[in-house]
Amino acid sequence: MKAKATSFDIAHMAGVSQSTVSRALRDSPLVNQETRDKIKAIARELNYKVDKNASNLRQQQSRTLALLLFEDPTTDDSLINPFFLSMLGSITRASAQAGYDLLVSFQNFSDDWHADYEDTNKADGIILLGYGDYMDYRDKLTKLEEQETHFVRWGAFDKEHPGISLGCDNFQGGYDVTDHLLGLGHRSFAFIGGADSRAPEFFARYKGHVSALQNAGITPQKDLQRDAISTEESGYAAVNALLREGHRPDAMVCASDLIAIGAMQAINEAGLTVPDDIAVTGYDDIPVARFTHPALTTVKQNTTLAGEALVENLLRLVNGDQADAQLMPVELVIRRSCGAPE
Amino acid sequence: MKAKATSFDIAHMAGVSQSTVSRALRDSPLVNQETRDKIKAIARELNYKVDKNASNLRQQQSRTLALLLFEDPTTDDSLINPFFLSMLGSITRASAQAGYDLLVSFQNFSDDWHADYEDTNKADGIILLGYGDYMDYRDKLTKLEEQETHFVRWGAFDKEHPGISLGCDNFQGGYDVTDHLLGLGHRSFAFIGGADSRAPEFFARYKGHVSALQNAGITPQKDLQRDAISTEESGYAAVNALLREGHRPDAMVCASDLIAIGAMQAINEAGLTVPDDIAVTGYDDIPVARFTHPALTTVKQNTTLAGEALVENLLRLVNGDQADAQLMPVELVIRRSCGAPE
DNA sequence: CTGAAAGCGCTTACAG
DNA sequence: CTGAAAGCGCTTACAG
Repeated sequence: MKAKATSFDIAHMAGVSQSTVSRALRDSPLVNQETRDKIKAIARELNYKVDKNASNLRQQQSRTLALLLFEDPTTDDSLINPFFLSMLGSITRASAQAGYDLLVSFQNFSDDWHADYEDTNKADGIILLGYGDYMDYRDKLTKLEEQETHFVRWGAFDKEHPGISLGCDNFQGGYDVTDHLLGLGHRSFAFIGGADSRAPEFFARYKGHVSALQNAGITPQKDLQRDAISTEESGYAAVNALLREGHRPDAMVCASDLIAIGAMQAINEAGLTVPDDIAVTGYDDIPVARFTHPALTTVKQNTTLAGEALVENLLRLVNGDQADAQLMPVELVIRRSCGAPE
Repeated sequence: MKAKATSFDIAHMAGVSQSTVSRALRDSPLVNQETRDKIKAIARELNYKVDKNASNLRQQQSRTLALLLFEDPTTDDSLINPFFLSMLGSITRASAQAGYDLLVSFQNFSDDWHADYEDTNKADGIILLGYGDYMDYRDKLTKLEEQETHFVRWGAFDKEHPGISLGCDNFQGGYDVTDHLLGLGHRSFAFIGGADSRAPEFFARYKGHVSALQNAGITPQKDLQRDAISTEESGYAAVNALLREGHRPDAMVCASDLIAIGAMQAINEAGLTVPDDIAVTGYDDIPVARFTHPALTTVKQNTTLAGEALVENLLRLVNGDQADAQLMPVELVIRRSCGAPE
């Protein structure tokens, strides 16, 4: 097992100083073209790579971002919301394009997440992601802010929240999907998903939903709003209970696609048909939404743009610039579960 | 913006040397209990955290693992297979429990992945994951091996492959699910999924499938095997073509759940019913498999155990110990899409 | 354009 | 049990 080459080895072989090697490898214009080429050739041959620990230590930065996913704890770690996994994909890509590595962690696996990344110089900044219980981690956000950690979070757009939030326009999404259902003639509605400040995103969707109903002169039925976290199980349980109590709304607006998938199963098991007996809509447009039966009408959040915006704003913070909360547009995706004609 | 505290600051405040601070913080038994407590209290108060770059540089290790996901490139980065995302979850957890951080990257975003992690001391070892085209990266594996990089890969169990592979018993899974369908009376079969060495896992499942048929005295119909990569789209397209050609097998064994979901949609659109007209089975048991309509019969790969095994074996390699390829058991999960009685 | 030297913040062998 | 010192492998101000 040969020892790893260092910049001194290269310097020795090239007959120059180690400083020159370092400069050449970083494409410093100070180095003679010829010298630079020679050094690079030797580096390639030796399979030399700059030691990141040394380089980062010297430069006092890590060129790494940390992504922390906090989700409602579930029994099974496989139940990570596909929406956030899409985000993970786009964030990974956006970081890579900016020349940053991405460290990933799940909140439920590490209680000390709020202090562990930037303070140890493992990451230059932190991205927070999740549909978790907002109240549970509000204190931690405040602490992050006190410590002057660089972070951005995906979530509800709200000036009161600590730190900088990026998110889609949840109110508008809830409004649009409800408005569409109204246009199809539906008149009585259930809303499946937590509608309080513990889940600010769901709450905003709910408010949009209610607003659309009121604009149409319909009074929201409070007993048809049922809490659910973003899992199939939770949606299934909530709708199952609703149906067993004898409720038969025309349509169910679900706060996420996973909830909607669980809802459709409960409706099917009750011997009812989607959308003929009850229309169902979701939220997020996860990949499987196109392939449910019937295909799910939903509100698309553009994860590619979202990931880019998160990384871009975080890097702005890291570089000492100003970053602002940002509200991104949503897009209604009409498929069959809402009862729209083919 | 206060400068970050260093071990010298702590030493100064505690009235001891910096060496002693370092020892105390690492719980060295050499340090007096009282001194240690005092130092730790000060560290907590200053919100001091050991600088990882410095510590790693000195110790010549990173306490970080890298996870590389290589997937068949798709137009949309949201289409990461949920199965691998479950793996990501369990690998993250297993690394955290072992005291390692996890760096995540997607192959399609970085062509140089094969050399970039361990050589730069950013990671002590690498985990490779994906249903990608095996031939595409075989050379890279060989290169990794030459460079004496520590790595393990999830995939087909095969002595010929470079490096150490961990994987589930794909042959047995293909066998079991086919055997189950035979027991339900199905006699003519399609197999949807690549059946050649570019996709060794799918190929092994196919071989198990064929073996079960032969044991039952049934000759596999080669024209009913259709290639597909692990996406809903690909499964949909393959089955669509099959049905348009007029084929009506009793059952379709799909090489992954995503393929099966696409297959069921194609079957539905052709005016046929699952499982009455055509039974369908998947592979992986992704979370949504329980919530398709009908619920999907599939072969479960235990991602929790898999993630733990990957991390455990990789760390063994990192520590200079022996690690062995490993074949893990699978479990048949019977739901409704196979036509089993309730 | 190039080199000698300092220093990033730790860990640990060495000496006491 | 504690301290002074070397050194991990780089980057970069300084001098030429």
